[in-house]
Amino acid sequence: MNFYQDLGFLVFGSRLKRLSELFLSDVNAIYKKHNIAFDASWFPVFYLLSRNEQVSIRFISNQLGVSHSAASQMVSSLQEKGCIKSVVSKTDARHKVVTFTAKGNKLQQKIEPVWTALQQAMLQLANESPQSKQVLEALTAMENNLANNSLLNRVEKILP
Amino acid sequence: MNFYQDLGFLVFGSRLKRLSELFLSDVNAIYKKHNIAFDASWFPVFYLLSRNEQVSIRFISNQLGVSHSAASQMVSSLQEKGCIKSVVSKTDARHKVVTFTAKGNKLQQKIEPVWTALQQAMLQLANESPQSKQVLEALTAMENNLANNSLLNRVEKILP
DNA sequence: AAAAAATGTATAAGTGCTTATATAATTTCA
DNA sequence: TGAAATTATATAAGCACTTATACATTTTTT
Repeated sequence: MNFYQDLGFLVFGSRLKRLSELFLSDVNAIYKKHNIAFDASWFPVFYLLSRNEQVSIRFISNQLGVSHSAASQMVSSLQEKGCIKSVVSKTDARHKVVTFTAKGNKLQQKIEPVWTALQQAMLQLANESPQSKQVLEALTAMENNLANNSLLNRVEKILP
Repeated sequence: MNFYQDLGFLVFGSRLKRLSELFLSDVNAIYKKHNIAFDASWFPVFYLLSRNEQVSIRFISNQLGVSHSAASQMVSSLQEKGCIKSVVSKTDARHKVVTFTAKGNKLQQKIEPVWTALQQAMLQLANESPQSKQVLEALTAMENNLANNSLLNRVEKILP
């Protein structure tokens, strides 16, 4: 008996979480195998800095939809590792201007091809069986349906 | 710009995690609204005990696919709350026999209809748009494809 | 029957997020 | 212009996991 497969939608959340953790650990294994000192959790900040010369902590938290605290902690940790540097903005001292260090920039360039390969591998994975081809669309639809009408709301209408 | 929707498969893992957290918090909101002192994280143990008179910690960890430590901590926490009790097995002193207390049993009966409603609401949610109808099947397919050939393996074949 | 291996459990330390709280800088507006 | 509100940040404490370690009990092996 497989607890998660048998219980269907009752454990949908847990199942998503488990799958996400599997992906995360696989991605980390890839970095390790290629001797790249990089962690999957650094991706969002690295990606943002690869597309924007400089970012603020607030910008990070807004873009990623995480708390300011989480963004702050990400930056602290990446700074300790020497990948990024941050200085107080000259025009607004509340802001911190976060940029890559030389080390961070180099690491980013080293990682870019892995991202490309990862993208391809994911596409291959999804296209491998007809049921999974539309997985991204299915997820988006779930997200949107949920945004339109929360689970809480739906249950309220069903429950006596 | 939506970081997660735009980046597609590159942030698939994070997206799954976020969705799972959304479900979890919605489910907890439901319990709260109905004044039921229950937390979504208790579900697995409660479910197992609703279908089995008694369980061991090892059984829990096996069924749920979590570490023994996690199962042990779940039991400790539920025991502190007075929902379950555990005694050392008479036939094998290594085992702990975990059962509902009267309080736990009562709580379980109170929750059962919420589970049914939740199941219905999820079905409704999934059936609301054609893209999400097969979301469970898509997820299962992803899980299986991944089990057959890990992401690590796939990336290795792509990367130079 | 004793030694070695396997099994079941508890707990400490670590991770990465959260919320709550505190502090500093800026903007608004009476 | 000065007080109040807003914005940006840092940090403490909490949560639910994980891995690593330790210990007790049972089973297997010789």
